[in-house]
Amino acid sequence: MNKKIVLIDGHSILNRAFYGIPDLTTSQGIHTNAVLGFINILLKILEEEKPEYLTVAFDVKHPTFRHELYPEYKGTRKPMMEELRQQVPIIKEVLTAMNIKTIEQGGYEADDILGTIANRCETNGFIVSIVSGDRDLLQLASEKIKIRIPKTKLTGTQIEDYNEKDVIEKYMVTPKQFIDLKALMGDVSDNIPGVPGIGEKTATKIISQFKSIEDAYAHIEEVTPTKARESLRNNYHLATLSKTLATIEINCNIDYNIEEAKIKELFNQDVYMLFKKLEFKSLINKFNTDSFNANEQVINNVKTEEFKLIDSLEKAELIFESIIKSNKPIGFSIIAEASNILGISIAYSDNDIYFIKINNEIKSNYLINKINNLIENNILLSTINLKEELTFITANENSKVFDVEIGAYLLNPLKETYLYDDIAKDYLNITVPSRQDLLLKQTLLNSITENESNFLQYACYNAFVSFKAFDIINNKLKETNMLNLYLDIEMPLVYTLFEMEQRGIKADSNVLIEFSQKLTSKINNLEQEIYKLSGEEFNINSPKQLGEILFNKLKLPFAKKTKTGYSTSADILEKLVDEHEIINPVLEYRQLTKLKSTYADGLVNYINPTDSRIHGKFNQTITATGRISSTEPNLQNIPIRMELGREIRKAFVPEDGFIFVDADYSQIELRVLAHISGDELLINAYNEEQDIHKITASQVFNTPLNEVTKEQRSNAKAVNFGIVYGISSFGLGQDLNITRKEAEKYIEQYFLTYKRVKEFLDETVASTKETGYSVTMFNRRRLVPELKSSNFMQRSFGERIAMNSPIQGSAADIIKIAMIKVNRSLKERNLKSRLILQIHDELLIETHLDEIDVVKQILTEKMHEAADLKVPLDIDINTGVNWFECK
DNA sequence: CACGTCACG
DNA sequence: ACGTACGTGACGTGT
Repeated sequence: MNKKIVLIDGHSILNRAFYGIPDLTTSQGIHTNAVLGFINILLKILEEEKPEYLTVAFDVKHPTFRHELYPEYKGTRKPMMEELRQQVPIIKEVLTAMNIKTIEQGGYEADDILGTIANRCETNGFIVSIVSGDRDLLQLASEKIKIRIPKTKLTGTQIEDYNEKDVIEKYMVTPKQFIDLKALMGDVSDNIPGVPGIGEKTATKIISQFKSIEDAYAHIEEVTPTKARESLRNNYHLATLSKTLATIEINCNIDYNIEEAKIKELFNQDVYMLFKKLEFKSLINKFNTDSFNANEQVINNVKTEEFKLIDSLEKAELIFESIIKSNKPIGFSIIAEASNILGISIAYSDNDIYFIKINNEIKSNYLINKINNLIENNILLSTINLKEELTFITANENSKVFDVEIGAYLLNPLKETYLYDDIAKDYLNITVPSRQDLLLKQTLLNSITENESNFLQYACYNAFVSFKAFDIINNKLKETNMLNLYLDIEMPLVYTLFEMEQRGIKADSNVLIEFSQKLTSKINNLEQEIYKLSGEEFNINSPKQLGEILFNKLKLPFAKKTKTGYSTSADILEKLVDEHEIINPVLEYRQLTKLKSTYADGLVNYINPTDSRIHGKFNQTITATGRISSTEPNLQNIPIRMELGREIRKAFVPEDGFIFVDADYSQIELRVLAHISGDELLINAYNEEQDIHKITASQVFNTPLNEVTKEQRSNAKAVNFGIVYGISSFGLGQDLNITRKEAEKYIEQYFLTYKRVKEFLDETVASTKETGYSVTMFNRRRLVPELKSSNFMQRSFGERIAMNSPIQGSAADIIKIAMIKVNRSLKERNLKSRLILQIHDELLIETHLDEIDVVKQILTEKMHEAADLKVPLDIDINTGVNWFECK
């Protein structure tokens, strides 16, 4: 059996991967699509071929001998895109970690190196596969040398294979003649001049007839057509030069020891760590973590042997005593699951890292008391995700508690998670095993008994990382002018949100169940109607099946396709209502099933039977702009716009003896825009309490104020929204269903009216480009890596983000301040009323019947004084016996 | 687990 | 020419 070697044209495959795979970045903004694509192609090839040897060749930037012959050689090739250039060192690092032989040598191109190695290997009886995106390599094909050209498609990577016979079949010439073919044709991208007037057809004809350029010249009289013959005669120099340029050198003087190319363990620990850094989550699963110890690696100054399990009261006492005595910050974490405490971890030096385990001797009450005692003694506790821990410990906004998750979120709000391993990577520059690495999908309760040493690490890393990252993150918050934002807004908000979650909102399951039943019968009727109109039964909820019926069976004109099929979204279907009577029932069916599944049925599952309340979660470290997000369930998207959906709000009710008071900011984002842009017209309009959409309509459509039509006002409203979103003519056109040209005119008129707004948006984009981040009124930052992209679409996206984030973010800052102030005020006055919901510009307070007036007064006052703008902050207040009535 | 769709601000 | 409005989360389908 012959030995097999795979040779890879590094830059060429990286290039293919780069253009074949959509842009992909890590949470730190490192571009990784080409590296990922390269690795996927590599693994696919290795899987298929199972070779013993492997080498990747790269070009070096230095001039090659070809440049001396022909200075324009490859001269017109575009410079490498920045996003791709950055990935070259990364792929080399990955290959090195995988123990894969790489080779590059000044004076030679990758082609020449590959040709030479292939030649040597063939001579020594190897079977050779050369992987390249470049057809130039086809000249190397033989019986033993196979050229493999991967094509990255949506369906995956397809590989075209060429042995000698395949080249002959496809190009009618032998691999050697392929050189002559290319020399005659020329190649623009490689700057091979070729012979003028000879293209692919003529070149193929000449070479298959005469076998080589030399033989064609020897029988020049026989060359047809005449035009080609004359061109050959007149361009002898170009023809021979082209042939030299097109020929891949197969006898380079390179130092290559085949034994170094032997494949070793690819999925080793170094690669594992590297893939984690690059956030290649799908590849991580290919590792058999038993083959190396992913967990007990030596990591800088983390001494995991210092992680100690404490299981006696005596030792625990000593730890707490020593913390009080030293009076220094500690890292801290409560290890709990489903409101069961398993223990706590504590770190206060590189050698003092403990997990104190609950057992017969150490009770949870003891530990909680001890922690509360530390807090009372003003020991600074640094932790991750304080809000979760407030279920157990007693702290308030005056306590000295530092939440590294909140800090890390402010420093970079774009990350998906802020778990201890993320913090360790970003702020301690160390890679530590994640919970998934240590405990897989086991529950904590299981692993504490069955996998104790890994559990100990999990627990201790939480405290250790909090301990080490405290100073670093605190200092970075100072450096970035975000310490006030952190201390005055985000940390107090942790307690506010915690209290809102605890309180929850009462929901009447009967209202939901009845509504669901009502929906079910309507849905059944619609279903039958749709089946009748379409002539068959199908799953209406499947966009694929619905698209098939509408556009193939009923032959309706379609406006848009998605990558998987036809788009059946509401805005497309609405354009088809006059085409077929099936459209309206489908739209209604969609609306009703959405209401039933997500709201009527969905919400019932979240009602806690003990108190009949929904305790949703408010997440503080999710959004890119600084807004809060709501989950399990999402209480920030309860229907209101449609009459029927709005009924859902009747299920949200106050406790007996209470009523809802609901307050919302009126047009807070436009007011923020008026303030930060300083546009006089906008500011005056708000100061005079005018209808801003109407004014905008009057200006944009050049109509006297009292003659503005409803439609004009509504269009102007869309323009105002567009401005806040980072206006684009295309987007506005789409929204208003008008042409891009018309939308452009609207925008132009808008900017002529509000000149300072235009200037502000331009300045904001410029400064975001310069610094790399956008800033809100309260110094909240958002990194905008998209602005550096060379991709037009990405960059435009970045520009819209740069325009929108300061506006949306400042509004988010303001309502957060209002929430804290309102919540504080309710408690200071010992009121029974409680803040229970925030919906971006709206606060809902479950108000005791005796406190309606004072609550209204507090809301008005605190929401007004949350920020001092150049325009008034107007709020609307409503009361109701359920949320529906608050309108 | 990704995608399409749709609910909200 | 490129193909989009900004920010979220939940559900059902289909791989």
